[in-house]
Amino acid sequence: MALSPARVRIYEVAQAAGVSIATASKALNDTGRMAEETRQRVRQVAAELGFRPNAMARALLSKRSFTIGLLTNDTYGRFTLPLMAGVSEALVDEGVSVFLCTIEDDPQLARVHVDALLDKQVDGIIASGKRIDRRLQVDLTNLSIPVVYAFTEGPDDAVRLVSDDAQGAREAVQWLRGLGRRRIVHVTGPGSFASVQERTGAFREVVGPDGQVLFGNWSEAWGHEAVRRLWQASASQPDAIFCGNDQIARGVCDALRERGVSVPAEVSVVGFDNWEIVAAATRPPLTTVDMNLKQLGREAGRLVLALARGEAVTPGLRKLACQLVVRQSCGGGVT
Amino acid sequence: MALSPARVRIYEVAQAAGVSIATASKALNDTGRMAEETRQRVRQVAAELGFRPNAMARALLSKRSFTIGLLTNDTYGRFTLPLMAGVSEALVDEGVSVFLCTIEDDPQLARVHVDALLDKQVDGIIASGKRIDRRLQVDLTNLSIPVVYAFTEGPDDAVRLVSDDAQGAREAVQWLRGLGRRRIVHVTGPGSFASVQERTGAFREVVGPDGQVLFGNWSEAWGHEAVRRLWQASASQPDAIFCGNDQIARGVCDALRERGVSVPAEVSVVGFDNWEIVAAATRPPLTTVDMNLKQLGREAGRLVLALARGEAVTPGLRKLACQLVVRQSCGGGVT
DNA sequence: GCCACTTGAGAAAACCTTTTCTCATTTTGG
DNA sequence: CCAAAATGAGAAAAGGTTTTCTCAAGTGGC
Repeated sequence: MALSPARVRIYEVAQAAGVSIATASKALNDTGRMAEETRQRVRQVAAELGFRPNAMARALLSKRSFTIGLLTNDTYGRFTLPLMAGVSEALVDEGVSVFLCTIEDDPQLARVHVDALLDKQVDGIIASGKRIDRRLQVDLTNLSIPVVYAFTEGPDDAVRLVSDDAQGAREAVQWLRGLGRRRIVHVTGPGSFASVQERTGAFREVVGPDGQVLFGNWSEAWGHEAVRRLWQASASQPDAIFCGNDQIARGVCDALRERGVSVPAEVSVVGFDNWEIVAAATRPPLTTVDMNLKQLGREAGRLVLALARGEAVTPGLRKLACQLVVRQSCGGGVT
Repeated sequence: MALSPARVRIYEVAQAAGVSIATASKALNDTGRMAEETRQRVRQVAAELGFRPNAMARALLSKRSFTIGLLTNDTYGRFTLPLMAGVSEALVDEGVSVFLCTIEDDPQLARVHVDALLDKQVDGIIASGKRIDRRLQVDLTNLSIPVVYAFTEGPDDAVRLVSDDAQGAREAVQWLRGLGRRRIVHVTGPGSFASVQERTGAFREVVGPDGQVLFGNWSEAWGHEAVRRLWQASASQPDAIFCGNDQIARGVCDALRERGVSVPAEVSVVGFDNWEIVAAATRPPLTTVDMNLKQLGREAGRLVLALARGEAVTPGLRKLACQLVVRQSCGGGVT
């Protein structure tokens, strides 16, 4: 019903309820002392008038703006959006809104954005990115407001949140072994990525130290190429391929189909990321590891809020479990 | 260099510069009257002290928060993120930050978000979405702050921004004709989408009123299916396929390759959206129509800012041109 | 030498809310 | 019945900035 006229201030509420501003404020915030009847009456009146406290005035006084910043260099939003959804979900009930700042890899721009956030007195910052082992191109230490690093590298003594790549990889490979696959190959991205190392480590942990790993880049094309190499080699061909991401997995599936190799009958394929748009469109739809980014976001939101409130949070790295999403590229699964 | 200690207020700047608070404020905002020397001195001092005005105090007074809200129901961010990048780019220089609110299609949640934005005194709202002909599930009329609708439906008398689907489609089809293609078919999404109607209209405008159009859904699978139907029919096969989006186009390319039909030698394929992740990974990489969403975002940012400043903006629908991005799925192009 | 005008700068109000005192009244305990 | 404590509510300050007045000093014209 609220039309566009001037907002009602607490002054009007106080007047209408026949109390002072101070009493009105206390009634609405559930603080101070007063007769229960008074408190209810003020609330009643406030509700009728559609009173909404001015966030600026409140922030000015309380030093809390009910606002946080989410910083990311993930232009495409592949990782950031699910994260953001989680953050938002965790905070909306507390009345906290989120500034999203995409800073690409431009330190200048990053500075500008961070300064703008500080000017606006955000209660905290969540730093995020597209790569778990790289830092944002901006210094967030000594900021006077809490910072949580989610899905990006940060200082050792900071609160950091990442997905548990090793655990995810382990689940995937164990799933393949559970299906009876024994000649499992791992086709993944550049060895320079920490997540590649983690996943590779977990892979070898399950299949044995000389499990075959092919490093390349993150593209579908590399998936094709890897299959070409594997099937060209004289050695026995794999019966399962664990891929470093869904794009590689898609390339692998396409390449296998083109060779007349049946997925999943002859070869099982597992991806990583559960990027719906890729995983679901692959033929057959990919069984893949989901990093639970939304959950990660929720957690990051929760933590930054706790810090903003002054609660103690033990610093250090927190790893959140991944989850295998079973579709059809492995066989098995739902019967 | 700024450590975490208490922020420097304008009071300190005034003291250090040996002037009053009022003078300091005027010097920094380039208003009021004073000796040029004084103005410079104050600025110098402010810079040295690293003074940054408290945005809350400023907002409280000026009724402007240098903050806007971006509302979207595009969970995946396919359209919203490029838009957001543009908005942000247009506004960051003005010191304006953007609250991103993803509201799925839940009216309740939408209300909560909008209320939160209003509480925070955003200077304006940009409404966006994943579909140009659907409204967000929340009423944004009578808001007392300006609203710009970008890539979503809005009231007739509102400021609205969309991509020019017809023009984009025309460019694509004319490009195909320029390459000598004469048997062009249009494979697109559900006829219930306004953009489908627009693009179909433009297609027929160029190729003639009985140009063949196949309606389906937006998936790769539908691209496959469409090719099956086309090549199964006894009539002469097309020498070009204009697709309603990149996913369909990818399905089409894959299906053609599987049939041994060469793209682009025998058949040219054009997509729509320029969704890098799909368009670039297709074999061959897709020539496709880019909706210039970033540009659209820049424009939306510019407009909402102008409105917030109280400048007059003529309401109504603005269509922004699309642009054909030439890759390899048509032949022609860069030689 | 006087008046009108310009220039430079400061005092104080305003923005809206929260919070700390303070104070009057009522209740309790002895 | 009196002192002490508890209760209910308001006055006023605080938060950091912008803006509108106001005022004193300087300038120029006649």
